[in-house]
Amino acid sequence: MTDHLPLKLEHFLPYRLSVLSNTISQGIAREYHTRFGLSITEWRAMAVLARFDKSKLSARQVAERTAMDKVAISRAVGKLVARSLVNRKMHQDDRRRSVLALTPKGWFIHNQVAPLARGYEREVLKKLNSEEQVWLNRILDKLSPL
Amino acid sequence: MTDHLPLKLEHFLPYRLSVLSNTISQGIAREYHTRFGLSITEWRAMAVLARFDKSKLSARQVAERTAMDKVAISRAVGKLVARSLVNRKMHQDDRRRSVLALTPKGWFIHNQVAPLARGYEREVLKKLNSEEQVWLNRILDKLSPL
DNA sequence: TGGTTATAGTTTCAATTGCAACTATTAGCA
DNA sequence: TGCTAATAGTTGCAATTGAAACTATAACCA
Repeated sequence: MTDHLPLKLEHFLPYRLSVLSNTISQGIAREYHTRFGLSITEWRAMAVLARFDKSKLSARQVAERTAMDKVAISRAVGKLVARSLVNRKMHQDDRRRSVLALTPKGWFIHNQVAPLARGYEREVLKKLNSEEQVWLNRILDKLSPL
Repeated sequence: MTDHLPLKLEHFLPYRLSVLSNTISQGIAREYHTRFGLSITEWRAMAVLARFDKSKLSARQVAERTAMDKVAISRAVGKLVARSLVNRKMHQDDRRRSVLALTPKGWFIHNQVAPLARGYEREVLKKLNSEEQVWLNRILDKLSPL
């Protein structure tokens, strides 16, 4: 076994993914943080509330859809409610659940951040030709259910 | 422009990369954290010191090689020194610089963590056939200099 | 030289996060 | 029913992180 030999971090998949992912996420996040005062968690919560607007999601559902834990979502939603970007009601049939939705003010901000995020994604994908983009999606599909 | 339409997070590249990368990194990190009490930063510093053993790196060089900031490295190295996993001397010609190297005890732990990390990477790559693995590397090469 | 600027690394303090404990409510079932 | 277990969400506290300020040393240059 030569398994104990030093790793070459720059060829080590988990490290490369981590650096790439952080670079991209922080690049977008810095922009919407300075312009709109949103954290990553807050923006993700807004994004799923926008997408599933009709379904009136609960905090737990937001947590599932954003792959974040419920404490993070609780705090993020708390701030969004305090800023009147999200409206929180109690579920009629299950008084434990919350019923969340973007306010008009929340939609207004969402509609500015969404293109910004899309634009950044486009910038990244520009570095790949269309064949590579297809492979990347296929690879992410295969790796994602880890 | 329809750019303001809600994002589908599950198809949004930065989000997918972030979830995948966190899943992988935390999977490995939990293992070496419970077994050896190392944080991700600490392990990365050790990995770099192992790889460039001969060069006697400074903290700044470790920071560059691990893509972490100098404050994080300063703290990580501080803990590693406290645990006698890393030896820290002052550079002879430039007394600002530190000269870092793994101790035998540090090597002993490194030699256990390295195979663990490699094994985890193998597990991940097992989900891809060799053609996909080649494409993944090519894609990461093209995206990495962001 | 000497005076300014730059660099290496640490420290400080506030903000963020992560985990466990907690409250309130509902579900399951004998 | 009434008791126990499960679920939704919040809170508290300790640990981690991030940004700026700070110390010490070296480099630059008039």
